[in-house]
Amino acid sequence: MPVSLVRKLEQFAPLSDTEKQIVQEAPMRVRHVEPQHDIVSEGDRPVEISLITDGFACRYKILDDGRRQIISFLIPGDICDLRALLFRQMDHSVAALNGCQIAIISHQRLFDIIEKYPRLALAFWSDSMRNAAIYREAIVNLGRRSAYARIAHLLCEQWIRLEVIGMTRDGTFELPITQTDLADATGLSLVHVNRTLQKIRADGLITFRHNLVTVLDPQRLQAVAQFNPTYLAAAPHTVAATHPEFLRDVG
Amino acid sequence: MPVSLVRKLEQFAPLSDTEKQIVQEAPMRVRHVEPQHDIVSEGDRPVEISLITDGFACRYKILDDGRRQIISFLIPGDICDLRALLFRQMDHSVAALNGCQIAIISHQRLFDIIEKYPRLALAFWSDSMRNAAIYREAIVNLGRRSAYARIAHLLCEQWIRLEVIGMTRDGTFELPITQTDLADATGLSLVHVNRTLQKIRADGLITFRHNLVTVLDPQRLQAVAQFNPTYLAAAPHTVAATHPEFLRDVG
DNA sequence: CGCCTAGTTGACCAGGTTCAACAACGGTGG
DNA sequence: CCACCGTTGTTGAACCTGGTCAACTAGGCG
Repeated sequence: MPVSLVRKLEQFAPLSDTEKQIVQEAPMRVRHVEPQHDIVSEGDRPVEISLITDGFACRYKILDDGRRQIISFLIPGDICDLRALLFRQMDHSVAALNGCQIAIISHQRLFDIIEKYPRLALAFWSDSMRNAAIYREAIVNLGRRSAYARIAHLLCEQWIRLEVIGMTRDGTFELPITQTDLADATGLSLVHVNRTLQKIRADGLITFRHNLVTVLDPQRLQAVAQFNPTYLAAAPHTVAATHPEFLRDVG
Repeated sequence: MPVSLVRKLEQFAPLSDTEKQIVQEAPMRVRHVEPQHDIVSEGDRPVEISLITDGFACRYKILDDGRRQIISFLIPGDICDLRALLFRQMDHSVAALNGCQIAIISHQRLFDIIEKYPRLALAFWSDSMRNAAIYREAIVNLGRRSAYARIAHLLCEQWIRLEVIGMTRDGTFELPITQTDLADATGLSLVHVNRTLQKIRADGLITFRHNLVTVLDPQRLQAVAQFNPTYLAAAPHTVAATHPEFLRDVG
C-alpha cells in the first residue's frame, strides 16, 4: 500500500518487481494525526516507523526556555522516525502541520525485509543520507545567509522537493505553514519574517496566500537564495554503476 | 589496521570476532594530508572512502561570495566521504585542520563487506544517523542560541566527542582551530567570536591557548550552552534488543 | 631580525529583536 | 445572517546583538 515509499526508495536504488512488491505488501496500520499534534515526540522509543502518506509535518526541538527550532519539513513519502530503527530513542519531535495520514510498519518487519533484500537496506540508508544533506544545507542557510535569502532558500527547497513528488502545478504548491513556523525554521523573529516576506512578495518573486505559494520568478528567486539544488539530487542508481552484483534480479 | 574504525562501529552494533577481523584486515592505503588542504572537495566522485586515523578536519561549504560555513568537525575515527558510497558526488568539502593521517578503503571492498556482513552495514548506517543528529543540533545552535551559548555548545560537543575516544585528560583536550574557524562554524564574525571567547574565559568557564582547551567549570559551561548530550549517544546494541537474529555468531 | 599568521581592540553601523497594539480572516453558534 | 472569537498577519518605534572597517599587538619560525 505505501506506494509513496516505493517511489521514494526507487530514487535511490533500482528495485526488482519482487522488492517493490515486498515493500508494497508490508503489513501496516494506518493512523490519522490532527494538525499541531506530535507524530513522534522527543524521548519516545517507537517500535514501528511512521511514514507520511498524506499531509505535511515538521521536525523540531524545544529549548529550555520554550523556544522552538524547526529542523526540517516532511512531505508525503518521508519517514518520521527512521532514526529509532537503530537508536534507542528520538532526540527530537515530529509534528503534523495539517491533517496527516500515517502508515505504520513495525521495526521487526523492516529488519526482516532489509536482511533479505540488502538493496532495500541501501535505499533506506540513502534516504538517511539525503536527509543529512538537507540538514547540512540548513546549517549553511542559518549560519551565513541574510533573512531575505534564508526565506527564499527555504521556499526553493520546498518547491523542488514537492515538484519531485508531483505536488506542484505551474509553479504553485501547497505549503501549510504559518509565519510563526517560518520564523522557527529560519531562526528569525516572527515580526522580521513578516516584513521580509512582504519584501519578497513586493519584489515580484512569489505570492503566498492561504497556504498556497506561487513562484513568479524562479530564476531570480534561486539567485537571491543562492540556491543550488544538487544537494537534493537523488543518486539515480549509483549502486548500479559501482557494484553490479547488487543488481541481480532487477527486472 | 583501522582500529579506530572498529571501535567506532562497535559503538553502534555488537561485532563478532570475525567481523572485527574483516574490518581490521580490509586492504587499505594510507595518506597524509597537510593542514588546510582538502581531503575531499565538493564535486569530487571518490571511489574510496577516507577515514581519519589521526588529526582533525572540518566539513564545510563555500558560498557564491566566497564566505565559508563549517558544518561539523571530524575527529579520529570519522569517515569523510561515506556519502559518496551511495551518492554520485560530494555536496561539500572536507579539509584537514592539522596534519591528518588518512586510511583509504575502496567502495568495492566496502560493498563486499556489508553484503556479507549485514550487521556491519547497520553499523555504518548508524554512523550516518549519528552525524545527522549532530547536524540537527547544529541547526538548533545556529538558529536559536546567542553567540555566547553557541560557542559554549560547540566546545561542549567537541569535549564529549573527544572524551568518548579517549582524547581528553583532566578536562583538557586538543582543538586545533583558529578563531576564524570558530566564526565560520558558529555563523558569527571573527571579531565577535574573539570578544565572546574573552568573556567565556573571563567568566572562568574555560581556558583556550595554543590549541588546547581546558574546561574549568563543566556544570556551568553545559548550563550556559543548554547542552544536553543525549543526541551524541551511541545506541549500544539497539539491534540486539529489537532483532536477535542479527546477533548470530557474536562472540 | 623580519615576516606571516593569529589574536586583539576601538568606533561606528545595521540587521534583526522586542514590545505593544491593531487588522484581517475563517469558523462557530445563536 | 450576523455577532463573536481565536488565530494569523501587519505595523510602528525603541533597542540591542552582532557586523564591518581599520589598525595594532603577540607569537612562531626561518
